[in-house]
Amino acid sequence: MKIATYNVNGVNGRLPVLLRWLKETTPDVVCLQELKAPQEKFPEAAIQDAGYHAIWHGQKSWNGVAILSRSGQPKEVRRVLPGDPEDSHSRYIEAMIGDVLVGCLYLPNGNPAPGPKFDYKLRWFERLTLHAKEVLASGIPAVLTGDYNVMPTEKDVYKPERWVEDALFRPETRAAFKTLTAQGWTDAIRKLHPDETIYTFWDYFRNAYGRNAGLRIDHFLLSPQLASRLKAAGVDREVRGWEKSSDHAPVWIELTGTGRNPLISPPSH
DNA sequence: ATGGCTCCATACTGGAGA
Repeated sequence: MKIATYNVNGVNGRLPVLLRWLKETTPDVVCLQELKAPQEKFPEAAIQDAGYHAIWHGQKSWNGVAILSRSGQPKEVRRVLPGDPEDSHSRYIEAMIGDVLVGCLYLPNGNPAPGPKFDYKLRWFERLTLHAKEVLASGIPAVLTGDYNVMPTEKDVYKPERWVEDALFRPETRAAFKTLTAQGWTDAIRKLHPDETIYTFWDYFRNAYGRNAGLRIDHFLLSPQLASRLKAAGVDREVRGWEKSSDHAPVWIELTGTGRNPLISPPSH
């Protein structure tokens, strides 16, 4: 079972790139962020033609998240992160895909920091951490994936000293990520590639992609039940070099088993 | 340190992104 996450930066503006990537890599499950489209403007027909069932939570101009699945309709669990009825941003959607709970998230950027946007980011992070604890307590195999807007360590940014004041790298932000993972979540990319330089985002300025001046901010956090099924993980880096690409690249993991019913999975010889 | 690029909105410019 292959699960991917991709901050598309405009699902309609990037549709040719998205469809080409789906066709070439055929992930079983895809989490999308930054749809930048209202609910009724999601390109449902094109996604269906590509072989995917989808649920999504759109929003005019900004934000917006979706979950795509090749193996039947995702069973939606929620489309709002609990904890703040006043929060109007479409930044979270969650579904069961087979035996796996998939949480798709777009954590706030938080710049400029300090300030109200940074406060919102940290509050959102606290809500995510509370929810993640309940997910772990449920014992359901779970993955929380998406654009976390956090570089967890200095290894995850091309020039750490330039980013220490930035909302994506400030001590409070890194501490929040650490608090979350300390509940028992596994950072899938780092688990399999502990020392590699791996980025998932390169900005549009100053030839950042060409210079590999990137950030690792899109993550997969796995519950213990899924961490033990982790087989492979990587970044489809070349997609960032395509014409009209998002500033993020897709990130993916592969789990053993189909995700449909672990009790009747075929033997692996 | 700054500005560079690209999206969307209802538009010939501005906000947001990271």
